[in-house]
Amino acid sequence: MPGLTEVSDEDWGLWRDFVAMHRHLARELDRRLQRDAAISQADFSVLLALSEAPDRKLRTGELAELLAWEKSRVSHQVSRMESRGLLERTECDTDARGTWVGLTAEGRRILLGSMREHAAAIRTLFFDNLQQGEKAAIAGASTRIIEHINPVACEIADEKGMTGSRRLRRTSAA
Amino acid sequence: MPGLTEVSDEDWGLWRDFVAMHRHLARELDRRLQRDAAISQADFSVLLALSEAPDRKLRTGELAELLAWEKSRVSHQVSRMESRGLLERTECDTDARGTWVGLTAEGRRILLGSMREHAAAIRTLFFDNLQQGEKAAIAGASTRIIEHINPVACEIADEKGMTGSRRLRRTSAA
DNA sequence: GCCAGTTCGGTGATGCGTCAACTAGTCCGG
DNA sequence: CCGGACTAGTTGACGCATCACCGAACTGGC
Repeated sequence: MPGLTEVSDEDWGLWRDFVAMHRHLARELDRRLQRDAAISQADFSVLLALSEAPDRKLRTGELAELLAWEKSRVSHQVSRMESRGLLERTECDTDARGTWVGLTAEGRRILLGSMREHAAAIRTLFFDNLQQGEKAAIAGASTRIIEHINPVACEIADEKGMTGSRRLRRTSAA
Repeated sequence: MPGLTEVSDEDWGLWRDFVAMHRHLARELDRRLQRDAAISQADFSVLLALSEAPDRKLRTGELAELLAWEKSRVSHQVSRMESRGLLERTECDTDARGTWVGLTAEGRRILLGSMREHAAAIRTLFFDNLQQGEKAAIAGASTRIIEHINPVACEIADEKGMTGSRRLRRTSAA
């Protein structure tokens, strides 16, 4: 529990800029994805996760773990995407409670059609604006902050029986 | 329009970590604010902006400009907060189209009661996890990205007649 | 004065994200 | 086999955020 000191004025400015930066970035990415492929970032990440899965399908829970989303959010998201014909749910033989979520042909098509442009957008809007040291700095700060928050979040969540804490995936060469 | 090269795998990892970091951070801050003061970050930033205003009140448009929000979002947000008694709308004498948004006593009370804890939370969750160079790196990246996106966003917005481009507020010693 | 065009702000619909509560299936001890 | 504890996933309600659109009020040229 470090310093009791207040947050300085420059720090407030940094905080505001950081928040605004993320929002502008997310908004612009969403707009482009919407314009080019009529999907949202959330849609995209679901499609991508599924396309990388062993048999192009995942259990709801695996999807939640992979994306670090809550199961409820996954469920809502999958419902919306299913109704638009991007995904399909199939029941699970080995566990009757379970559900498989898989890509439809349309879902694959949309993903393939949007991947290049979306990657280019992330590069243009984000990576191309980072100078040498900044990539490493953001990487370090991100993992450190996530690692710090996760246990905290889990303490709170524990009161409700959420035991999961495997949130961070491989950070390769950290 | 720099490089056509693809985004590397480590870069994808960084992007995912960055997005996850922001989400964890925002969620945890929201949870604490909700627990301690029963308000959201959006509520907080409106209260703060108003408390810093000349007469503790702002026109809807000024509020939108200050927060870099869309006017519609401000309108919805103010409506919700008004119905909870945190804000009040008053009509504008000099322009009958206009509306002043001001703090109620309750709104001031809530803001004062939450400010210290919220600042402490931002410090604990964000600033305390930043190492020496990282603050400067994030500051630089943030302003650069915002400056890059804003003109882009405006090109698109221009098709709809949105002419505004004054989004960046004072970045003091930039 | 009058009318076209603009600006101010708000509304309704829709998608996103969380929480609390629920259903149905599984597991395990007796 | 029964019954309680746990787990997988869903649902409903609600707040957040954007978009498309609207109506009222201001403005400037005529």
